[in-house]
Amino acid sequence: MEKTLRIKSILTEKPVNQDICVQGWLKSKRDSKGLSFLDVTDGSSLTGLQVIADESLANYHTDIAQLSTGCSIVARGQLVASPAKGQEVELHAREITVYGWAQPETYPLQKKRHSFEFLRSVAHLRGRTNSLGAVARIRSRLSWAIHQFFQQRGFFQVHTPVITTSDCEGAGEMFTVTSFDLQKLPRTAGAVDFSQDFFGRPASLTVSGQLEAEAYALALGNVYTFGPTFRAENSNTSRHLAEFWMLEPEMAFCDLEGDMDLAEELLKFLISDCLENCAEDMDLFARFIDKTLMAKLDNVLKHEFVRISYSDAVKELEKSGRSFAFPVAWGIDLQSEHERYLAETLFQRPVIVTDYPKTIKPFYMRVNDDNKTVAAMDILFPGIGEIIGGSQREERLEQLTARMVEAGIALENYQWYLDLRRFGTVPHAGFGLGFERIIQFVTGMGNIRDVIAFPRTPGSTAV
RNA sequence: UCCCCGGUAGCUCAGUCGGUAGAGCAGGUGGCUGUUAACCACCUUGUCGGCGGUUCGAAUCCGUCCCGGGGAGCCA
Repeated sequence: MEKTLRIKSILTEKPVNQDICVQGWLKSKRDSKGLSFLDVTDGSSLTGLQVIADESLANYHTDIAQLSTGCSIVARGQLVASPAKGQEVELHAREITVYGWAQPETYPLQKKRHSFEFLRSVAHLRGRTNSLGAVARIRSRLSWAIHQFFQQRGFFQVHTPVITTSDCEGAGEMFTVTSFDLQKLPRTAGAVDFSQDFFGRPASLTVSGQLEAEAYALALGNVYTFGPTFRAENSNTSRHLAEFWMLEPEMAFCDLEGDMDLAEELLKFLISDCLENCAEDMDLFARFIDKTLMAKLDNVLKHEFVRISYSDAVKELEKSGRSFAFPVAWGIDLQSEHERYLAETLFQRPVIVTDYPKTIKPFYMRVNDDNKTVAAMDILFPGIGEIIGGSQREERLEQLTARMVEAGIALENYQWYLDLRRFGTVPHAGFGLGFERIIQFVTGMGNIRDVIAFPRTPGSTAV
């Protein structure tokens, strides 16, 4: 196929008076006397390239005049400085070929703004819109930035398994993975006999790669895992997906302090990276999605995150004078309204809450010397709540075993995890970042279903 | 899963006290114009989310289910 220039590079490099070829989709067409203005996008940038097609083209009346939003074309011609306002350069077409038509009566995307709710019903086409296209580009950039951040710091990426047979990873309901014929389940004494299933035991989609990442942190030092994660929770909110992407770094020879430092550095890096490298797309969000976006991002970049212990946070909430719908008391987990008060009202910047009561946190978090709290940290962002949850891990075999017994976990399934403490255990720490949540924060998009291409939520799979 | 709100033309929505529906945009036709979400004129479009009920009569009232939105819980 003929080599074409991407519109993004045409708009930045402006190779005026050169013959070029572009391929893309029509965003709109405006007709004038004897010529048509085609607004062409190829997905490389928000701004499209204006292509001028005049009636001297052989197929002007047969093809060009019939073009409408969504049609795909290839255009060859000369790039020239534009005589009109609105664009610096434009392509004077010498030849235009139509790849594919898009009947305007049936093509769902119109030359106007659509609601995100509607666009969700055409998830396979919505990437062609300005806003969802911008989301997709920013998502890709953030993914790349994550790898860059960790690779620059000597972290190794570990591909942790998607299928797991750990029957409890301590994070919510799981999706079962089976090769059984569900109409004919083998049973012994009424119960399903998983010994006959594919893996010889119950298997699920992973709810976290953390435990496996720990194994490799205790081999390679610093690692991260970044991939799809599954939760079968019946969560119906703008912040939850059944399938989402999670980033989980894990560091050997690291305590909670180092964990928090890395998390803060990462979040600031990701925001800066987008502002620097996705300026055009970011401007779209700042203008049309959230007018306060730039101020919010600036606020995060400019300030040190507040670090406050759970115990002190509870004291702050108690003396706030606020009447919360849910009670505030030491030992009870913070509710959304409490987290929001801390991040949005009291401190008005990201807040890291540390050292939660051990009774409300998972077994793998390291018990502090007070024997009441664990070395945990949650990072709360204004507007979106918890964006990161992490901890120093319990590296002491005896304490870990005790906590697992307390939590009612079947030790026989976790011998490998306990081995990590039996053989050359070291202090280590890590955290989990919900990838879609950082995209939401960076773009200002209100619903998590609009920052992933094909969202999976209870009762709904797009495409 | 719980609470609240909503579902009317392809899209975004209006529809009063129960009397079989309307606007803007899109689309079509014509006109005009180096146009910028182009403009002007005319025209088309409906299982009023599904099912059941009340009523002479239901978009409107009641029940139920489905879907969407906001909030909560769970969490990332």
